[in-house]
Parts: sequence; C-alpha cells; structure tokens
Amino acid sequence: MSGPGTRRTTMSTRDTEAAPPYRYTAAMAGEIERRWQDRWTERGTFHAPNPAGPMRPSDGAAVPEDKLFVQDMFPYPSGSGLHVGHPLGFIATDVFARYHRMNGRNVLHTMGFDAFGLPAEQYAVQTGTHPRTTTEDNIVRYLAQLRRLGLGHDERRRIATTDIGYYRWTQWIFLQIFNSWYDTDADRARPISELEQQFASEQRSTPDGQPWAQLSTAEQRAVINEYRLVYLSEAPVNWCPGLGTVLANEEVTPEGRSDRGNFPVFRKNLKQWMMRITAYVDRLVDDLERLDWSDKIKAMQRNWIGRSHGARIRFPVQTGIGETAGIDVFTTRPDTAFGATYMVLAPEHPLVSAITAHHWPSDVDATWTGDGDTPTEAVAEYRRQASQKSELDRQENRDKTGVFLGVHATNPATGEPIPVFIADYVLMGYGTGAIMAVPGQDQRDWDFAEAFGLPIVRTVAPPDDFAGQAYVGEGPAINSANSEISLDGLAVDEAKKAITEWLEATGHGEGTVQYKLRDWLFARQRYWGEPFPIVYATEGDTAGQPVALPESELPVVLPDVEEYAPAAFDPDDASTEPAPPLAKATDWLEVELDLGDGPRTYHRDTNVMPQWAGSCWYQLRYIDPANDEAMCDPANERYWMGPRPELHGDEDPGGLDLYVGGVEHAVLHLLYSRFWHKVLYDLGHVSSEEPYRRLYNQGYIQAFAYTDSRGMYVPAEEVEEREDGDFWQGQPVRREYGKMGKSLRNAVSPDDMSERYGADTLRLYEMSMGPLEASRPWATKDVVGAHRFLQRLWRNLVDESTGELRVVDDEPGVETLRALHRTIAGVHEDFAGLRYNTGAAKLIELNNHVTKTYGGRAGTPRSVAEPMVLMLAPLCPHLAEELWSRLGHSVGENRGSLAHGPFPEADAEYLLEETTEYPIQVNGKVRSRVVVATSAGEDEVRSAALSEERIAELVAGGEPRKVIVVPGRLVNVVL
RNA sequence: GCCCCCGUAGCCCAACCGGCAGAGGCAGGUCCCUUAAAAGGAUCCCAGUGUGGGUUCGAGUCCCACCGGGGGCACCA
Repeated sequence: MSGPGTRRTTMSTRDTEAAPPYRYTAAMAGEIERRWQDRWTERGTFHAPNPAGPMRPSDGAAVPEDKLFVQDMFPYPSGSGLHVGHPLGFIATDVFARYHRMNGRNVLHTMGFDAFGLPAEQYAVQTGTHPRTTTEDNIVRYLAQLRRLGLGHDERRRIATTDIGYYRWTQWIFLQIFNSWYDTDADRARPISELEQQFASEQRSTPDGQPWAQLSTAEQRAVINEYRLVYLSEAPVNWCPGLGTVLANEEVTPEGRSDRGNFPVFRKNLKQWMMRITAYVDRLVDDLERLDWSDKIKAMQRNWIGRSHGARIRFPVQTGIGETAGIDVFTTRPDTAFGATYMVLAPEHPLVSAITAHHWPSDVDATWTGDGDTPTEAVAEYRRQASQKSELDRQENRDKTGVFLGVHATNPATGEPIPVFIADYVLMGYGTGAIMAVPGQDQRDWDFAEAFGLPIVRTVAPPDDFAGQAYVGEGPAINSANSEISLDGLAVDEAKKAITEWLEATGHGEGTVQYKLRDWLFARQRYWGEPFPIVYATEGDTAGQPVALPESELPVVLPDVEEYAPAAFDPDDASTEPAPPLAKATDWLEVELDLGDGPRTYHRDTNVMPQWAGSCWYQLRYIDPANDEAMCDPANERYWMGPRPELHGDEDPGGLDLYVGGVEHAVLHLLYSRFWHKVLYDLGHVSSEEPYRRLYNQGYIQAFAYTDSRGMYVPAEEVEEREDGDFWQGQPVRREYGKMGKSLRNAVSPDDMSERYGADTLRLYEMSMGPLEASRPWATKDVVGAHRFLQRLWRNLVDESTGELRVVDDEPGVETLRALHRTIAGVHEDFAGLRYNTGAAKLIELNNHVTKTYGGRAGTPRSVAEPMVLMLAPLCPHLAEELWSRLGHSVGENRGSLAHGPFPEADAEYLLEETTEYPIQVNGKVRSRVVVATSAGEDEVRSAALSEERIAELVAGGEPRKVIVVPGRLVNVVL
C-alpha cells in the first residue's frame, strides 16, 4: 500500500535518520526564530526611550545622549504581500540598528504603513469592500511577514497614515501651512495673523492700494488668501479621467500619462488646491549641499527644480491695432541678444491674438504663411494642430514648424526689426512662453532659421576648427555692439554681466532666475485619502471662500459613502470633469458651526489629500506616536532629529540619521517631505531644517523571467537550467531579466525562503549577495551557501548528535587570536559603513579558520566563540541569541539578550604581525619576497630586499636606478 | 541627443590613498561519510580586470577615446 500518508511517513523517517538530531536545519531555525521573536515582544527589547512623554524611561533615568534614528521608506500594504526584493532595505536598516544598539546607542527603529492609496480604493470600487477593511487586512498580513524576518522594531511606534489618530495631525499640519504666508524679506514662513497685522497697521499696503480698513471682510479674506501657502487657483492642471482625479506635475510621466495606472492626462482649467512649494525653491536647492545624500538623487532634485540664472528682456512690438506691446522673453544667454534675428511665441501665448496682423505683408515669404490667406487664419489653424499633438508626437517629430504672425518686434540691442512667429518648439509652461531666437548659439533656433530662411548671426566666435552649426561653447563675443555698449571681445560670463547691466540701465530688461518647479497640486477627487479641514459658508458675502476649521474641530473623519468610485470616466475623454465621491456624502457635507460670527451653515471641502501627504511627516510621529497634545513633543524632536553640529559640522541641518529606500521617490516624496519640514521649521514646530540628514538608496533585487514560444511568461520557479538552454516542462523557454513580481511570474516570497532555510539564512543571503546600493539578480540556488555557513558555525559550538555545547575554556593560539581580532576590526568598519557583504565574508573566513583549527578537537575556545556569536548577531539575530543563551548568558543584565550588547572590541596587540612579508618587484614585476620585522625602517627593508638572493642576481652587482620602498606593502627595484 | 553610474573567474561579488588581482558564496572536479542521497565533511580547479591609447618605478584603481549594460533628463530658451 502506498498512499500519500505512507509516503510522508517514509520521508520524515528518512529525514530524522539522516540528519543528526541537533543539526541547524530549517526546522530548528524556525523553532528558534519563533521563540526569540516572542521573547523580544514580551520583553519590549527594541523599545527606545524618549526624553519626554509616555515613552520616557520608567525609572526616571535620563536617556543616553548617544542616539540613532534609523528609518525605512514605509511600504504601501499591497494585497500581494512581500517578495524577497522588498525586505532588502528593511533588513539593512535592521542590521545597522542592531549593530549600533549593541554598541550602546539608543536606537529608534520602527516601521509604519503608507496606507492611503489607489489600489485599496480600486478594489473597493470592484468589490464594494470598504478600503479600510482591505487596508487593515493587508497590514495584518504585512506585519506577520515582517515579524518573521526578525526586524527589531519598536512596535509601540507603528503608525498607519490611515489611522484617524494619525491623519488628525496630517490635517493639523495642513492647517499650519494654510495659516501661513511666505515673508520674502525674512525668507521664511510666518503665521497669517502677522500678515493681517501688517495690513491693519498699514506697514504693508494692499495690492490695489486701498486702505485695509475700508475693505469688507470678504475682500480682506480674498487678499489674505492670495498669500497663503495653500491656496485655491484656477489654472490649467493635469486631469486624468482614467483615475478620476487631477494629478501633480510630479505624478505625470514625460509621455503625458499618469505615473500610477499609465492613463492619459489632459491639461484642463480647473479650480484646485495648490501648495506654494515654489516659495521654498531656493532653500530646497541650496540646502541639498548640507545633506548626506547621493549625488545622483541631489542631481535629480536639482534637475526637477530646474533653477537657471539669466535675464528677462522686453521686445517692443506693434499690435494689430497699432498699439505698442512688449513681448517678455527669458534667456540664460542675454549675452547673445545681438544675435536674436527673430522671435518665437508658444502657440498658446496670450499675446498671440492681440499682435497678429490682419494681412500678410506684400513681400511675405511663402513658407512663413502656413498656407493661410491671412495671418489670423494661419495662426488659428496652427494652434488647432498644435493642440491636437500629444506630448509623444511632439517628442518624436522634432522638425521645426511654425507660422509668421505678420508683425515685427524690435531687438532692443540692435534696434533692428525682427519677425515674430509662433512655433510649438516653444513651450508655454517654461519661462515666459516666448523666446528671442539666436540661431548662431542655439541649435533649435538654427534648425528653425534654416527651415524658414532666417538670418544667422554669430555673436560668439567659435574656435577655428569648429565644424558644427550653432556654437554653444565659450569664446569671445563678436558682432555685439551698438552706440551705447559693446560686448565684443568679452568672454561669455563677462558679456552676460555687461549686457544685463545695460538692460537694467536702459529699462529693456533685468537679470532674473527661472525655475522649472511649479506649485504642488494638492487635491485629489478620490475617496481614500485625508479629508481637507476646510469649509465654505453657504450664504453671505463670504460664501464660497475657504475657511480653515479650528484645531478643536479635528479630526475631520472620512465619512462612509455608498460609492467609492469617483465616477466612471472614459480614460480618453478629455471633456469630463472631476466628481469627488465625498460630494455624495450628504450628511457629512453640511455642517453647522460657530466660527466666530455666530452659528452658520457650512459645507465641507470634498477633495482629499494626495497619498504623499501622510508620508511628508511620518518620521515626526514615530518620535511621539501616542501624543494627543501635539504631533510631536519638541523635546523629543530635538533629541531624535535636532542638529548636532559637534558631530556633523556647522552646516548640519538635523534630521534623522539614516533613511533607506528606493530611488523612485527622488522628486516626489523626498521633495514634498523636505518642503513640509521646512514650513514646520519656520513656524517653530521642529528644530531640524531637514527631515533626512543621510539618505541611502538601496538597489533592487531583480530576477530572471522566462517566456515560452508564444511569449507568455512561465513560472520561473519551475524552469530548469540546462547546458543546452532553459526549459520549462520540456519545452525551451527564453530568459529575460526584470523586476520581481506577479506579472513576470518570477516573485519569490520571503515566507517560502524562511520555510526552506530560516529567516536568518534569508537575511544573511540578502546582505551578502552584494553591496546594498547595487541592483542584482536573485538566485534561489545560492541561498544554500548562507545556510551552510550557519550550519558550520553552529556545529563549531554545538554537538549535532547530543546538543551539548562544545565550547572549552582553553586559550586559543596566537594565530586564532590574530584572525579573531582582525575580523573584529574589519566587521566594525564594514557594519558601520553598511558594507554587510564584506562583513559577512569576514565572519565566514573566521569561522572557516575555527573549523579548521578546532573542528577536530574537543571544542572551540570560549574566547573565540563568544565574539563570533556577537558579531553574527546584527545579521542573524535569532541564531545569535540562541547561541548566546546556550553559552550561559541566559540571566542577568538584559535578561540574557545580546540585543543591547556587548559588541566585541579589537585588541590592537593582535592586529599587528611581528613580521611582514614584502614582495620584491624588479621593474614592476614580482621576482621574489623577503620577510622582515614589522618594525623595520625603510632602510632596513631596502637592504633586506637588495641582499635577497634572486634580487642580488638580477641586479648583478650594478647600481639600481631607483629603489622604492612602500612601508608595509612592497619594494620595487628599478634597473 | 545630453548627463550620471557600472563592466574583475561560468555566475553573484572582494581588492583602503595607485603597491603581490581573490575575502566570501554559487556552480564544477576529486576524495571521505553513506545501501543511497544531500542542505554533510575535506580538498582542488578557474580570470589578469570590456577594447585601444596615455600618465607612472608600478594602473582593476588616475586621464583620453571607443564598445557594452543600467539609470536620469530631454525642443527648459
């Protein structure tokens, strides 16, 4: 009889017979891991005390001055759970936190959830399940997966952005920003009340000059609203019918589609909430220099902000009805103004209609008219065509097109008339939407000039051997003089300075700075997000004006609604309008409030905040998660995040000590978060000027994926790698490489790896497969190497057949002590520098030495075993705790846990060898070697090398030209 | 098109300020244990650093050009 039951019995009997009973197997690892995870929870091992509030030390002791705040970019709890790529950063921060905790620092490390977001909402739309239910179920699942990895989080500090107790403070911060304005003189945000005082005391005059006191309440409010850091504006925004919401610029891809979901995005004029991030633009750029971030991320932020210095120049032009208007252009090259031979406006430029001529000049060039009978006609047709071009069309087709407006402007530098065109290579969204075209020094202008037969004048002399068209490099100015000024002969920088002074003196323009960054569109017409703490009066002269709720009205809780969907829109239908789901929550919508002028009826704002809101400030809530009085006690913020110039230099902006996450948030989360933090700093709520002092971007774990002959993905797990190729179920498959996930059918789950090897093995493998910042391929077959190492280490300390400790009190030999202390010194450096791959290699090397030396003896000397276990602990904490406790540390301080140390210190005595072997090179090639005392001076080493037999032979009695001695390294004899 | 990063053994990766190319793991070979097997033990094998120049006593490391891979930006005035 052979049923499934019989078979299983046979196999398990075999297993138990085969493996010694006390071997470190996956089953034993699992048992050890669960046991220590329970102990850590019971004992609150990773609870980090705060200086103030409920988390201050229970015995009244002061918190250690030496602290470390480590943070991961918190995950969105998706329905598909974690794959082995996700925890790479989580494990890395855990190792870092554990290492520093063992070295006596007070370490804050926890993890929460970025739990508002589209997937739960879309699932709700499909199934009717409340997004909160889906979200909370997913969080439970994530927590189980995270727990299994043995992450040493302070679980008291977990938050989810969807917790009402959390988003109450997100709303509070919104109100702080709403109730602030940017004082450009003081270069900081200030409370709105101070602006009101300035108006009331006439220290500041109103925009139209009317005395403040004569304005009605509604008028006063309207004036104030224009200054707020959050404001409503009617402007072209990114409308995404496919998502039913508007989006921020940062959420739209270069192809003009939504970052999430890849739906088409249309420009549409809508009234929307904006955050005045542009007020902080200079500080956001300049303070990058004070941050310990990779150059790559800094470059991406600088790029996005796009600050360029240049000048604004006004070109006079006659309108169609004979009036003089001015076309403002922005240029980074005012020095080339003498070479501006024509002008171009963006097709959407507001001046176009006003200045377009009614008739073509008699001598008009046929290629300039776009086949229109009149300029008006040609312009209308060109505008129509331009509006229909998608972003992609624009990028793919870079042939220069445009039409002449039939008018000329005057180049203020030369005084010459120059023709004015519209062309779609000039964008309305950047600068002033108009350019002076300088074909001699700009390739785009050159291309257009060639297509339209326009004159080209060089104003910078290219080098003699220059063979290109437009010349954008350095060189002396030429052809650049009028009766008042000459730039000729000046270098580019000098010429810019000189012309800018002349422009300012003559009123033709002025030096200015231009940015690509635009204000942050902050509202979403979705359900699953934070409601705005804003209401509007329904009657009276202030009706329709936004009014901030007082703090006492917080939180504004998200109401339940019948329909979660914003509305079903055709993703390609640009004519649709946002229809927020909250507008349908009628009971919630209307509210009776007394906001200072008696009870009145208000209706609530129906927008919700974007997902980025909650992640803008979560580090502050980790610090003080249970605080009901404030988002965060200032004493706690100062301790965990305050500047420490004595450690980090005078320019230290403060912020948490290590932030690890993927590079994909370079211009979204990381920019928004810095902005909010700076507002909070200006308003005095935090002592740090930046949220994240040090940022480290981990690489991605990718994996091979396989497609069959039809191009369909097959489960990567089941693919056989053979010498003649890769096969799945006998058929050949093609190998690809990409992100791990469901769509490529190549995801590997951490639970599965824990099942097969234990979480410690998984942790060790992930940390040793390469440097943290590098992306690399996952290879399940390699995991066994990490497991074997742990088995060997276990075997060096525990008898596999009896379970007895095999550790002796003998003194280790000097070779072993040298190996040990070299390892200790190296591991310290590697762990502190996040180089876990080399740290792990050093531990394996030491263990190999121990195996070789003591494997055949009665046991491993305790004085080697203990430090080895302690050094392993940050990487493989469960196994290390288990061995540490078996080594007899089960009682006493820290109740036998090594989580708080000690961590071994290297003894300098064993780091230096008594003798050093020097390789001896002759003309750069190693010919021999010689052993001398480490303490030997250069001369001794030199003579030892020269008197070495083979070298003496090669030198053969002559005088070497040169002998180079590199102390501790080598000797090179040059003949 | 422009900018940044990376090319070291069959594979993943080490190599400090330029100083003996190899720490570690996978795969492979041989042997041991074993009726057999491996997630056991021992041991061995493997490249001259993408290519071509240059600087240097000496280059994986610095410089130049090119090739290949990855990423960012892209008609930004």
